[in-house]
Amino acid sequence: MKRPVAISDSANFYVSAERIFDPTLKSVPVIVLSNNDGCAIARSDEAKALGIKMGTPLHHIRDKIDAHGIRVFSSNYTLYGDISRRVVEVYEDFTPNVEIYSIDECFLDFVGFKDRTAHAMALRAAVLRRIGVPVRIGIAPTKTLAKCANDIAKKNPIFAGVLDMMDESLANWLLPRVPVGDIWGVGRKTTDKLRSLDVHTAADLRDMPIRRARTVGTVVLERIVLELQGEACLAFEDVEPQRKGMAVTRSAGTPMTDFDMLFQAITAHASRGAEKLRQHGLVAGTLTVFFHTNKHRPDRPQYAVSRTTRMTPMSSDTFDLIKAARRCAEAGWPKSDANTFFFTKAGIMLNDLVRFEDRPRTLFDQARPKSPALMKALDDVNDRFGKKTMVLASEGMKQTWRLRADHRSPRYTTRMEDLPVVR
DNA sequence: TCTGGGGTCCTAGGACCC
DNA sequence: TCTGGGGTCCTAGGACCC
Repeated sequence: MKRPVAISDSANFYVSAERIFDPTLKSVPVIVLSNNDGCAIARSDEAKALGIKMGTPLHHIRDKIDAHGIRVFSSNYTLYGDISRRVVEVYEDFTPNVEIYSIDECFLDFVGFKDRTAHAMALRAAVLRRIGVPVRIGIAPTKTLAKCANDIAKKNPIFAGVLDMMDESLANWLLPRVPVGDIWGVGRKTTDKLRSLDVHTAADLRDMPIRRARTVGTVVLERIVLELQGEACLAFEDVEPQRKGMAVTRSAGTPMTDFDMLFQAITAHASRGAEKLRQHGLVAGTLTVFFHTNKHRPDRPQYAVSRTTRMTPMSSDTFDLIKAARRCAEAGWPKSDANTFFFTKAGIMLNDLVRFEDRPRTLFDQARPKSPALMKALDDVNDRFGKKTMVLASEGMKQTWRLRADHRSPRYTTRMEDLPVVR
C-alpha cells in the first residue's frame, strides 16, 4: 500500500521573502548573504544565471555585483522565520498533516486526495496569492522519491512546479535521467564512491543490491536504496521533535595564534550558548569545544580538534559552561608546535539537552559511579533493597552522598573522597 | 585582507558492566 | 581469579543537509 507523501519547498526562499516587501527586486538579480556577510547563500534565478554559485565568497563576485547591479542583502532570519510560519499555515489548509523539515521545506501528507496534481496546483496558487512566495511540489510513495520529484519539477519548467511521481512507470522513465549525486542524502563523498563503482544515476542506485549498498556506505545508503525502490523507510513525523543539541560557532576575523585568543573566543561562545539554553528553557548534559585551522589553506599546517566534557550537574549557567569550555580547550590545545597553527574557526556544541524542569535532581543520576568504593556501597544497598534503590545527593552536593531505597529507609553516606571521578 | 552557521545521524573503538 | 559473551555508554570524527 503506497502512501503518497509530498514535499513542498520555496524557490530561492530568502530572496523570495525579500521580494515580498520590495517590488523593485522582481526580475532583477538578488543575493542574500550568510551571517557574517561572508558568502552568498541564496540567489534569485537571475543571479544564478550570472553564474553565482551557492556559497560563493562575497569578495569573489564584487566585479559581477557592480557590473550587473546585483542587489545584495544581509540575511534577516526573523523575517524568514515569520514568512515560513505563514506558508505553513497555508499548507495546513490543504492537508491534515504537515511535517516541517526546514525553514523552506515541508513534507505534506497527501493520502486520500483523488487528483493529487490538481490539489498541489491549488496549494501552489494559494501560497503565491496569500504569501507571495512561489513553491514547487513533488509527490511520491517515499520521502526520497518525493524530494527527487520536487527536484525534477524545479529543474524542468514543463511541470509547472508540480510533479506527481506515484506512477511507477513514470518513475522508471525519470530516474535514469537523474544524476546519482542529486539524490537527497547522497553527498559529494558518496557520489565519488558510487561513480567509481559505475553507479551514475538514481536508477543505477535503485537497482544496487541492498547488501552492496550497506558495504559501500552505511545504513543510510541502504535506506536510500529502499526508498528509491518505493519502500518507505523514513516515517512521516508530524510531532515536532525535542531538539538534541545546539551550537555556537564563528569564523575568526583575525587568526587566533595563542591560547588566550582562542580562550577568549570560546568564552564568548560559551556565554552565548548559556543564553540560548536559558532562552529555550533547557540545560545541557555535555559540552564540546572544537577549533581548527583554515581549511582553505592546505599549504599551511593544519590542526583540527574537538573535546567533549560532561556537565555535572547539567546546566545552563554561564560560569559552568565557561569552566567546562576551558577544560576542553586546554585538553585540545596542541601539545607541541602550537605557534605554527593559525586557528580561524572555533565553536562550542551543547548536547544531551533536557528541559530545565526535567533535569536530573541528583548528582548520582549524572555522575556514573566509577570508583570501587562507591560501587561497593551501591552493591551493598542493592543487596539489601533491590535494584530499584534510589540514590540521592546530599544537600548542595558538597560533602556526602546518600543512598536510600525509599523515603523512609536509612541513609548511607559515602565520603567525598570516594566520589566518582567525572571526566 | 576576504571563504556561513546550525543541525542530524552514523561508526569505530575503547571502557566498563554483569 | 580468570574467561567469554552480551550488553551499554562514551568519545572523536565523518558525512550530509538546509
